[in-house]
Amino acid sequence: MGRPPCCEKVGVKKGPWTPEEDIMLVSYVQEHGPGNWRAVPTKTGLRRCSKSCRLRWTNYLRPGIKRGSFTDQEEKMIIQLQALLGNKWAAIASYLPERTDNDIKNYWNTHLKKKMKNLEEKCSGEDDLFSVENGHNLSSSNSTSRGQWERTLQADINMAKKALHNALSLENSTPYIKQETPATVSTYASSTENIARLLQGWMPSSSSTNNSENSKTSSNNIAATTDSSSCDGTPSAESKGGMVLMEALESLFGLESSFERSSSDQLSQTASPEGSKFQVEIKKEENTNSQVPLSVMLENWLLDENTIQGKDDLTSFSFDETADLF
DNA sequence: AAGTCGACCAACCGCATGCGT
DNA sequence: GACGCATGCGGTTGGTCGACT
Repeated sequence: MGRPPCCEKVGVKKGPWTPEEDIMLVSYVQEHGPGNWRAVPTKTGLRRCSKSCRLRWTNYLRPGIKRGSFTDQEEKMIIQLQALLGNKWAAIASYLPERTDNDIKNYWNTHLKKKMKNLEEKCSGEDDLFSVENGHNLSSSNSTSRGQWERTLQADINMAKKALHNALSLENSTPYIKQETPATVSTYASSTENIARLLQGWMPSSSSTNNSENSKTSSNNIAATTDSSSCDGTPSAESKGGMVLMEALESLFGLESSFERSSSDQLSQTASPEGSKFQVEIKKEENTNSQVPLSVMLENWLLDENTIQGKDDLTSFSFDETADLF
């Protein structure tokens, strides 16, 4: 049957946003909170598609967005996370709360993809563990022979371990969030920064004024007030990140489908304070599955190795610490 | 100075997903 | 379960700008 377009094609403005439009959008969000984007064009008088409004907010206007060039740490994190998660830009962005998925995607496509390709060419012939060109290679395990499959799986596990370890320990050891990069912003970008700056400090009040349909996002706003990072009204980055990480791990260990998810309690404990649907599902399954699953063992194994290598405890870092970031 | 080219990035588009009825 | 609507996500496009000839 086909879905109707998200907005009327006629009379909808396209192209770059003007400062006036930004102000209209910002003042609306300031008053009503992010969400209910469908209503935004009519309520603000903006001749923009609701999608466009949401995108403009999440990618540009929301407070806590860092602009300018990526730091080495950020770059490394993106590379590692991309290797681990594939082109899940939103998930990757959840580990870099000051960057938008669009930013990361653009950065990957314009800088890192090339870089990795060069690296891959250099390393070609050795092994294909880091063939990240087309996303994670966790799906590479459809080899024909069992021995080959096992070797591939082992390689995947090693790569994932390495990527996970690097990504997390890197984040742990470098307070990237504090780092300031020389902002290379245009004059208009500066003006939008100013707009964003105007928003600093309004979230506490606005989050409490969110209507019930925005409850999902308002909880994030409340969490976000503990830090300047994510106030975007998108699902909790942390919980999403945790979920995605678990999905990645589960895809790695997907062979034990009967055990999957039940291992996630460790990670989900530190998910969004509101408790995600994910957590609920886990708890549900916990009640029906009391055995110690293989994935728990594997997870512990992953975590142990991080500890052994002289890094801080993964659990205490990666999610507890990020809880402060969001 | 003018034209060309490539890099960069904001924004768009279509599909996927979640949620309420 | 089917349906419709709202939102999220990833791929892609197109405009802008600087470097180069």
